[in-house]
Amino acid sequence: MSVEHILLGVLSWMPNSGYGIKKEVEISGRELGWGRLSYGSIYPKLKKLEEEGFIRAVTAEREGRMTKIYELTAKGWRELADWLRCPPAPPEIRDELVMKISFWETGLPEDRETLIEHLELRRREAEEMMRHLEEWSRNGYSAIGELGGLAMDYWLDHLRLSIEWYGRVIRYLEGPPAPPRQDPHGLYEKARRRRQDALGPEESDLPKHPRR
Amino acid sequence: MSVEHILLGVLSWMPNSGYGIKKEVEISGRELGWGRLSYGSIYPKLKKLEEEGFIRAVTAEREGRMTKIYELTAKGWRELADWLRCPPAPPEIRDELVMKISFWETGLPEDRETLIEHLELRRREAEEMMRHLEEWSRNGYSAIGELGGLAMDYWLDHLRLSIEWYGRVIRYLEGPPAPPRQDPHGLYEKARRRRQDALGPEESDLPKHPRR
DNA sequence: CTTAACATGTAAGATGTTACATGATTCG
DNA sequence: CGAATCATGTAACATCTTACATGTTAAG
Repeated sequence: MSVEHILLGVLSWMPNSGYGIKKEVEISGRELGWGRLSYGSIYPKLKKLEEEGFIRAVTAEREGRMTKIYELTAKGWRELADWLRCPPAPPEIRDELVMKISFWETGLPEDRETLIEHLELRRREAEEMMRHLEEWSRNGYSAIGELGGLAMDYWLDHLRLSIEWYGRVIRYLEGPPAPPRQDPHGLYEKARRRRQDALGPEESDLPKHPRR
Repeated sequence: MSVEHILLGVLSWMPNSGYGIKKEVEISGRELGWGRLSYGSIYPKLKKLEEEGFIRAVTAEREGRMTKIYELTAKGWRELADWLRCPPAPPEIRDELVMKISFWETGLPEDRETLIEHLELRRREAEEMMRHLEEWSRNGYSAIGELGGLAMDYWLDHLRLSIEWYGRVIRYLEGPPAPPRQDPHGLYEKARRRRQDALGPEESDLPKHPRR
């Protein structure tokens, strides 16, 4: 319920254009802390915020280009402060890789190589992301004040932890193919049987080529 | 692009009802790894998946109650496997608290107490969440196999890190009110001035009572 | 001269949430 | 007997993404 507030917050750092806001919040194509912000949502929202008097457009010349720079009005600063005072919503994490890992042993137990590939790709992406972040925070931009720096640390620490965990899972997968299994409720065995009953013994054993 | 696949994955653990799927995936009202799953999206999707032949309803009696239990068909198992083989989308994290912290010094610099309250509330929630998770993983349910256990570790490690970080920020905020500031680009000073120009000197200094 | 980056926007469509509606059963 | 939990569903609404459309300027 508040892409609007993210926009007001970014504009509190400095007056900016729609294009500039996206650049400000994204690091290598991803947004930290706010899923994604696409132009398709930024521009209409900025228009709406202007109509409602939270921001004001100052069509300006920036390095030779015509740019529509927005800045906060008194009403906008007040709205931002009110929003900041409200208790924040709980965090939402959407991580397809971790979900796939949770489903792997019941859904595709015979194919460990593909999962290792997923993990290695993700690990490379995360390392790339960390490099960008470290460089960015050295520039001092967008991390305004000490709190901004602490927020940066938050993302860096979590990235570091994720990278470490990807390695841990890869090491597990590269180990012996059938380790002794803790299965107090027999769920894994039952799942394996249901799958075999549905697919037949041949298909449930033969890994196929990945698509996409 | 795949609440559907989450449903197929959870059904691969065991045949289940719409109600049961939600219970399975949520821990104290939050879903790990997949934002939220509301009944308003679960039931229509299950219906659609059944119409398309990925799952099959087995209306059954579970502890005296009439329950619509769904299970995967051969087509459903195949679709799950195909999805698992696809490279996963990058993770999305939506964390309003961390965003608010990034905006705090430009948006509401004079009010540190409210931010400390936000952080303490969040820390309590995270500790509560950790307790639930630890208990849950001791039961052995829903963490099928070693990989399920590793996924559990992933959430626990991240929760632990977050709790540690909340403490760090609280300690910083409880420290001296105006620490020496690194501001190589003068962004903080400029933001402060823009805010004061827009709001006037009185309003920009007086914290108000929190709403909600 | 052509590619990448800068820059703004719209419209259709997918997606998901909230609130509502309903009813059974269990437990204190 | 009332509250909580189990259980299923719908409809209106809010939200966001994707793809498209368009044009400029800088750099190689």
